[in-house]
Amino acid sequence: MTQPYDPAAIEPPVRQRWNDEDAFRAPDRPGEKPYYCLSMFPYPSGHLHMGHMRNYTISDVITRFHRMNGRPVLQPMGWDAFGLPAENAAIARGVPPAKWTRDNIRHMRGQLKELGFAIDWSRELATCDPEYYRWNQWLFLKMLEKGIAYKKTGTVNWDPVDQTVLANEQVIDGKGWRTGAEVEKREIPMYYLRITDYADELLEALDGLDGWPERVRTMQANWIGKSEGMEISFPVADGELTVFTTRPDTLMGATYMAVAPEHPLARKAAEGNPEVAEFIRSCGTGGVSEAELAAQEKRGIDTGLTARHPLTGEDLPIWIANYVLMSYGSGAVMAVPGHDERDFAFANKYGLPIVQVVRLVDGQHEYDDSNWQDWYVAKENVELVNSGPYDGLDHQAGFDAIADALEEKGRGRRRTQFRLRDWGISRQRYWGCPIPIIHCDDCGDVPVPEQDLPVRLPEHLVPDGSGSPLAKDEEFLSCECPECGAPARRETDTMDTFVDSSWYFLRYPCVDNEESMVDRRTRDWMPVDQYIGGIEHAILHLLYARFWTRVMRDFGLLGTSEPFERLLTQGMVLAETWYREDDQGRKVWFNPAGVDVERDGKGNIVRAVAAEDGQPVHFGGIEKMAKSKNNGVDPATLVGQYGADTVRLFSMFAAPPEQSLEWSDAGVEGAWRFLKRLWQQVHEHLEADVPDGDPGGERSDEALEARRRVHETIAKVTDDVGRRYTFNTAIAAIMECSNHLSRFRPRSAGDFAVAREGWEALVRLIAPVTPHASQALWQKLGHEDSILEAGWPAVDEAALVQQQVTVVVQVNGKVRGRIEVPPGSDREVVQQRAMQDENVQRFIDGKSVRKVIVVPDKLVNIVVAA
RNA sequence: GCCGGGGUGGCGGAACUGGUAGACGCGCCGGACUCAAAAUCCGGUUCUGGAAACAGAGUGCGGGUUCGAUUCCCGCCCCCGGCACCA
Repeated sequence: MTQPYDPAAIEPPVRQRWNDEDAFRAPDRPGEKPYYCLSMFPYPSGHLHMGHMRNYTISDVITRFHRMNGRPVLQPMGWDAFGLPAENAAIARGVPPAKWTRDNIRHMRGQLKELGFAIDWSRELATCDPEYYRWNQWLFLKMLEKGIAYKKTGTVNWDPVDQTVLANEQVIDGKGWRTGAEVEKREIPMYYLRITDYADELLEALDGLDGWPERVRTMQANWIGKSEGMEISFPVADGELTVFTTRPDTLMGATYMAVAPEHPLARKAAEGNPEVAEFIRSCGTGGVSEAELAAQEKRGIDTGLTARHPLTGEDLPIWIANYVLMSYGSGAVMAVPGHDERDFAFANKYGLPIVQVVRLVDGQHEYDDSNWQDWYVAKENVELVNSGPYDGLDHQAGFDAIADALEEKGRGRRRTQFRLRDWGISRQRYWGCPIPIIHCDDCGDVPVPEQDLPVRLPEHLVPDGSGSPLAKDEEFLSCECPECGAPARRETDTMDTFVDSSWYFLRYPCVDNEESMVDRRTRDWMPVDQYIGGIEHAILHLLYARFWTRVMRDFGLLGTSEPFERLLTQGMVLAETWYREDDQGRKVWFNPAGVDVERDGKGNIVRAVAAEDGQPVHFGGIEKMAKSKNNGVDPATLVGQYGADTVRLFSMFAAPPEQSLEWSDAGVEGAWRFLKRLWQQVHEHLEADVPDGDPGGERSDEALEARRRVHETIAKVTDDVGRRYTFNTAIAAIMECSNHLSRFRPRSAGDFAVAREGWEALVRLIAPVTPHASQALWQKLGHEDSILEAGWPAVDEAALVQQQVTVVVQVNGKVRGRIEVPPGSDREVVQQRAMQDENVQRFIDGKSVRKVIVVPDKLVNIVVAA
């Protein structure tokens, strides 16, 4: 009797074997670059969630594929260990963030190990370790020295009750998350990194990132937002108001000026004008996030001040408008309501004049106010109107003529503007990397000397939600000024956690180096060959990492500019949501695991009840797995139930990696059934009687067909896993092949050898996804070596040759028949055979054939008159 | 609001370069095994009509290009991700 598939018995010994063999260690051989397969490291939130599980399975499949193809591979793992959730946990439970974080890491490391990932654990790192973050501090000081880091003020969310700075996430509908108090905007000094110095390079290098998804490159390009335009100065009472515009050609259509509420002119207007002051104050509440600002209703107020049009000399009113961002350009715009959507909306609301200065000249349509939307931002096939001497010029000529005129008058200059802003890295938080600065009354801001690094973060503090505990910790605060020796105080701000994650991949190769940030190994092993992580990181993290890598390159620490050769952005993991409303009408969410659902024949939900009380619950849609909807499925539970291979198999099979994945318990069941069947089928083959004779001898037609399918599958899986990363279709092909192979009954020694070849191929093809089962089956098939060393199956081209191919016959594009022909048949022959087909005849009989299209070995389309 | 992506059977998805829409899996229906159930195995399963052969319709909606469109173009609807202090 065959041993049934029992992952609880199979998986642990297999993992033990890999462990004993130290099978996942990346070899360090000078000059040799291992394939560097990197996953975005997890935030240690407490438990591994499905998103992690999916992410790391994808990289493990790629890692194991390359290992089986004979390449040394580095697949490391670490912890993005600083951040806000640790402080929230501390506030909620009174546990120091350090302890909470390290406990979580311990637990999650165990969970990762149970999944059998081929990770080189000897290189593990955590960003909260002083041995790691000391290099954040070291590089920050180098940047400060070179002027790449600098200090200026920035706007933050201020909770007036807790007297603390809030993250955007902590601002809900303009109110503090804990206090409910109306959030205020506040200006505070912060450190910034000059990422804008690299804007052009970061933009241009995107073209070379062939291994990145097009959409990520587009998003980054739009984020950097390079635009060619002009800086124009409008004279005002005692000076000038400078604006940036990409459309100087519309200058004659400017009817008012708009400045941000934080603009100096706005402040000036507020002096002695309580109404204006009140308006500015009202703009000072609510959060600072751009999404929030942009979604606000457009509001404004006339300052009573005017600016003189640099060409016409006309006086234009200056308005304060909440839709003008102080952080872009100069914080002021010339408003051309005729040709800008936002200006148009604003002008309409406040009754400001709207002048058309551009019109379409394509002669196709008449344009007027009724189809405003069609022409107001057009740049092609346009001419200037109502623009005096510039009438009749097209967009470019108008741009040039007006730019020249302004430059001549000294009222403007051509300039490139980026949307990208410098990266503010100061955070008024405890659980982060301390910024290594000392404040001295006499010497000012003094960098901590290199030999005093790292500035260690005290780990015993417990934040309470009101301000940083560092600012209250005398032991941390008090120090001596490195320059004059007088008593001084430490900077209490910590660094943005994006700093930690901007270079962690440079540290894995040299994690043991206590002397320097990176070394020869980093230079040898970079760039990362394949990076895998969530699409939500498409802009910020990836842009910061590209910037940081370039800074290190310019310091002579690295030879590469681009850190990530190829990028794969995985989709989210979704699950059903179920709820019931309580007395106050609030939704109470039930975990899908605790809901029993009854469906009709069409799959519609008939009845759903909570298992705990048998009372009905309502379907809330399919949503991203999240605590708030209580729809998370714990990978650990499933691994306990089905084993790691089944969970890995389902998550790779249910959807291609880039798409979102809908969790389904029934689908997991299906993956489990497939593995049981494969296990059974290989055992049946092993237990069958081996026919006598020469294994290299004659093969039946069935055997040749089976062999053709096996080699087609090898070709498809190799392409799907190695090039396309469509693991779902690779698995489907393996399932299809195993279904066929299990029906094949070898009757000769030659046939039996074909079956053996097939099963050995399938066990290896599925090995990157289900390594435990494959390792066990590989051993049963008589091999001593590790599945990682078993080699990837090779395609025998000779096995792929087919005697007949099916050609589809269409009449006027509709399929009317199929014919079998030898591959490579003549067009004429195929066409004639197609026209003789009985069903085809019915549709072409008595009609004149206008045209026949023949796609060799695939399709014939006969076009007949109607 | 701005930038990016997506929408295909009852469900997850496949169709890679414009060439058979629905591979593979789930679910469901029928059958075998069983005293019975579970598990397993076999068959069917886009919709409409038809016993079947076959015919008609069909890839969010409305148009277009083409011998041929899930795929390309134009307009719209809905959903999701990001928006600089969540990570």
